[in-house]
Amino acid sequence: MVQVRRGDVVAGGLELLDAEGLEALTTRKLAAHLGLQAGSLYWHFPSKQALLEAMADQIVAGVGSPSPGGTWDEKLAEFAHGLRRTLRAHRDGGRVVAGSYVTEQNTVAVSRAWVQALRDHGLAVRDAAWGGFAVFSFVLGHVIEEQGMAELTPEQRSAKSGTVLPDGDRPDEVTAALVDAVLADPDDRFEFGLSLCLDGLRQRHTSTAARTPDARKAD
Amino acid sequence: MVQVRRGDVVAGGLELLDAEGLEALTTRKLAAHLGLQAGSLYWHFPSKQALLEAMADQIVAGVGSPSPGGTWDEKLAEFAHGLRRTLRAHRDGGRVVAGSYVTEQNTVAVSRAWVQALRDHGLAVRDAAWGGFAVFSFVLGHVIEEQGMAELTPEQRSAKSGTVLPDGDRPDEVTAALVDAVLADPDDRFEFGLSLCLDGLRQRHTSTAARTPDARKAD
DNA sequence: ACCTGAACACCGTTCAAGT
DNA sequence: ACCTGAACACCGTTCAAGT
Repeated sequence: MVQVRRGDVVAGGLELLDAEGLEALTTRKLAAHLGLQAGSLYWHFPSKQALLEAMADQIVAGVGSPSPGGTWDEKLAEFAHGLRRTLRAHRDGGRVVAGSYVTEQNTVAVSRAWVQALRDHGLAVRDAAWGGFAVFSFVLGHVIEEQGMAELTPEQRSAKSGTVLPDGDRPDEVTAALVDAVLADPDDRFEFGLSLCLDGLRQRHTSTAARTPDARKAD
Repeated sequence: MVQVRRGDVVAGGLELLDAEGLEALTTRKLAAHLGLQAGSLYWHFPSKQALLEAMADQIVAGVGSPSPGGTWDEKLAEFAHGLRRTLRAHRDGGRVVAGSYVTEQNTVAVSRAWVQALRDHGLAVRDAAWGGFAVFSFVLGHVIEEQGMAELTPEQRSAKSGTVLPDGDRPDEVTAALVDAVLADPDDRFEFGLSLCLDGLRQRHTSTAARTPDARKAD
């Protein structure tokens, strides 16, 4: 009936992902969802993997563009929050992006835009690229853990947190800290980790600036 | 012939993983590899997912135990390097661990041992647990990216790095920095990111100690 | 340019039955 | 306790043929 285009397949894939999760995302179900026969997707994509990469690229595009004002560390925090938001906006979003080494259009554009913004707001361009990469890794790893935990059923959740507790009723200090960290608000844990990266980069930036005081006007 | 035990299935799964990769890791191939019929694995594990979780737990166990001496920041660096080593020791190791929220025996034991070590070497126990979690997230995300890139075929690799380069022959500063970061030695990128986390935590530790100078003898 | 229809070589999982 | 044998309901992918 209505013809389907590449972008429709990607959008349909994300719908199916959100509705049923990554394991249930099947080329056949997606085809049916789009009103097509099983093999028809292979006119649009050479493989399921290619489809997943396009979906990952679409997810990453959801990071958005850097806002105009502010300092470089505000930009980097904004990037981290935007990436976390868009990964969490789709069921198994972390694993989808983790499953495909994305160097497609949107991902490249997003990378360039944010590194550019970091540089324009005073960070050395090398620290911008490497720091951005480090923050990307942290956010990806963090969201994967968050979503992995969130998808446990309540029974599994309680069974597993039971694993952490020792036999005695009075847990030792380390165990208590572990339980606290696992059960804490993911937002708080995320902010903690992100602030480590930001503080580390701020320290580096300061010491670099101290060693070569006129680096910024020497470009 | 020879009977197979749970541990043999996990070990065989890791062999097959290393030999053929995650996509080719099939319950049927694994059964054949162990000299069994297709359905026999389901006596040992309730599902393929449970098998993958046991494999992930086995991989995480490869982190090993903290060495005796040193400072807390040396311990945390040691943990990060150990985790990266063991994830990289198996093909798709990052994605296997990412794919299962592991709270099995080994993973819990490893967590406890390292948080204990961090605490024993002077880090506040809460910072030990939360900082360990942050470093875990960073390492996992980083290794996933590393392995994703490493598994591209040479043709894909060159095709993709071409995507980064603009049409003109003279790339701008930001593009050059991006290409540099992507093509850099993964060890260097890892150390950069890890040092951000460590510096951030050191800074936090110092400022905490400054505010409450006798926190360490008050335990 | 985009899709159907039918086929191929697989999957994960279950379960009665065997030893 | 551990495994076989056979089945069930699916998969991803290909490709001649249609429009």
